[in-house]
Amino acid sequence: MNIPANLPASTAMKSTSPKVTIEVVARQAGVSKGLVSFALNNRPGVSPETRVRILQVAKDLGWKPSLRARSLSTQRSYALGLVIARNPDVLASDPFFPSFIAGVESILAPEGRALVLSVVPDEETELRTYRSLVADGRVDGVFVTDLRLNDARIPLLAELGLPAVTLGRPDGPSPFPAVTVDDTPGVMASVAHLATLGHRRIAHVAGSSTLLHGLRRREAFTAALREAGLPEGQTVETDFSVAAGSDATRRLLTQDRPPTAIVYANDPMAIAGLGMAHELGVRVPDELSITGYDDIDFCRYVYPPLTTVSAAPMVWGRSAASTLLALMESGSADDVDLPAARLVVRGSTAPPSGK
Amino acid sequence: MNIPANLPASTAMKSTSPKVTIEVVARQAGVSKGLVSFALNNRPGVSPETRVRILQVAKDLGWKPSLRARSLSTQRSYALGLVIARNPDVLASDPFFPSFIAGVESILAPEGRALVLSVVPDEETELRTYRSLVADGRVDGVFVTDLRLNDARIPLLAELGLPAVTLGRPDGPSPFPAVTVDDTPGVMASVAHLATLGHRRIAHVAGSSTLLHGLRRREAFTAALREAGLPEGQTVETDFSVAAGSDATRRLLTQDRPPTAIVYANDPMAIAGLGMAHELGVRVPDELSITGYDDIDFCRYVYPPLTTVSAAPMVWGRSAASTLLALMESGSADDVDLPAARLVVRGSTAPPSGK
DNA sequence: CTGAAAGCGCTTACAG
DNA sequence: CTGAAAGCGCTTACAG
Repeated sequence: MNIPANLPASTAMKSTSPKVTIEVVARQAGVSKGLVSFALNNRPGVSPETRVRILQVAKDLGWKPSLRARSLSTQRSYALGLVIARNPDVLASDPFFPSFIAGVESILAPEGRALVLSVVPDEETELRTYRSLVADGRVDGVFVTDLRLNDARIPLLAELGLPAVTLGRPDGPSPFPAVTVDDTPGVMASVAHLATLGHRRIAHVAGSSTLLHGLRRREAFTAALREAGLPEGQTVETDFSVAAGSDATRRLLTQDRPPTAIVYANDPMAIAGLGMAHELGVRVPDELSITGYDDIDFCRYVYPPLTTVSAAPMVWGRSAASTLLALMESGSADDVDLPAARLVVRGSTAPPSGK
Repeated sequence: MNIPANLPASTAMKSTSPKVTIEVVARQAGVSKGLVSFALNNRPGVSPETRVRILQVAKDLGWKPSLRARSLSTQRSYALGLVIARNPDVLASDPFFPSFIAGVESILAPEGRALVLSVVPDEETELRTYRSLVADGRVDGVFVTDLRLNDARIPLLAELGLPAVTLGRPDGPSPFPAVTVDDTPGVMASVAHLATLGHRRIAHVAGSSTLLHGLRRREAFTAALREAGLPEGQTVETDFSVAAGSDATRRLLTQDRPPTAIVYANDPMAIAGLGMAHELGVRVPDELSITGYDDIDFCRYVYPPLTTVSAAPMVWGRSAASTLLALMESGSADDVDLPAARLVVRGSTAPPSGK
């Protein structure tokens, strides 16, 4: 089907509104365009009476600001950017971003800011995307998620002079504010919980160690074992995908002395691990305890329901958005430390069986 | 941490580039601004030699078009919009959008188009969002997903004169091209598969019937039973959430004569159903067969792996984006019918047990 | 407190 | 084929 060159309705709409600009507001109010602009933007230098009159005229005429014209004048886009570089599989099975974005939007929308989203296949494209976002003036600032070791985006964004906020603290120096949810306590709590139940052979299915949060969860795991006085545990590194989580679980469970508990770096892998345990005839939690990370919706509804660490991506999104707006407004913003994610104990963990 | 007023790097960058506009290109090439614009946009009316010279000068000077200036002149934004109105839980557990968006981006990026994303809590906000997207000139066209019965967006967008493409065919008249993946064959195939296995008491955990795809899957289910010569099956309506899928399953399985197979309207609910079956001690597939819809990544890795219907959201995204671009380019675009989703048989379906 | 003007960086008739 | 000018709709010094 086609769009008729002129839909009756839209034509009607358009002809009723011969574009009311500040020019016509000015004429109608008997002042200059400049004054109208001052009045509309609440800037000083307009007498109260004049201001009121101008505002009234603008309202009567149904004046709407032209974002495009304003953008050209102010050299700003009034939009923020999010570039996601994840392999589609991992992205699809991880509910982090939908929730994070919902949080971001809840702050941006009331401020009249839009979110420009890019999903790119690799890091090279990612950097290129930031460059073109800036070159085109598409955004005034960006969210930096999935922080990597020695992340190339930090210096790039600094060089481009683009305001940014990072999710978590980068490993190197950064001129940008960081909004952080500490991974460590949740992982520590998971291990402590398992240790308390009596587990001594605890393994970790880690995420990618090029990702800072993957790395930190892994370090927290190691530290927690030490703290609990347990022997070093096995760690299998993955790319955070469910496929990799499944494979890693198989490897761990088909050894001579398999672990009695596995700490997964995210929920999708834990759920895949649960499936693999079932497939191998290993009963959870009787013969194997499992913990996840994130507390995605599924956790409550798989069987047994998953013990996991509850992050709050929506809150994170809100906080990151507020911080970025503040940074752009005032030129500076403080780091924010959000409450650490906390352990939620459900049915997938129990004392180890006899042996 | 703050952004220093002038980062050394960014300052350096900026001072080296005193903004090369078509004005300076024109001066350098010894022609008028207008001619430069014509040459740059490959419009006729420029002699070959002049064109080449202008292009060369532009290149030497490192001229980059100003999207903002162009937008103001052409009254276009060179961006497309996607407004998602879903409750956060459902959004988060359904990998449709990440994949769909990845497909969309793969088409938009090379065309220099950006995607503006809005996630809104309800339908009222949704309509308001479309209005303000248009009022602000943020987008030149939009994707309409999650089509509803008698969808208010169709007339609104027509009235606003905003080009759009719908995912699936609306139930009423629409001036917009539709890119469709037919739900029916996949659901029919699921039921046929179960009937062939010998099931006679098949139930359906349907999605919301205010959503067209929820409704159509449900109708397909009913039609398929009839076609297979089976008695009418039970249908439980849900909101597509995992929580609702879990509840519905409990209701179905705790009856006197529970169904021996359940067809779910999406995978997340099917996975929740699998969990509930386990919880109730109902073995899958021995005592209960289960099918899903979408073929999300998890399906392969739960136990038993889920028989489901494989859609291709990424392809859908690509096709929708191409169609929308074509529509905006030429003023019209044909409907597209993508290959219907097909059944993927895995371990969650088997012949019904004795009784 | 107010006005007249230039500027943001393009595109597009209109003349020649 | 080419030039000079107006226009897109704002903002922002600069004078008064």
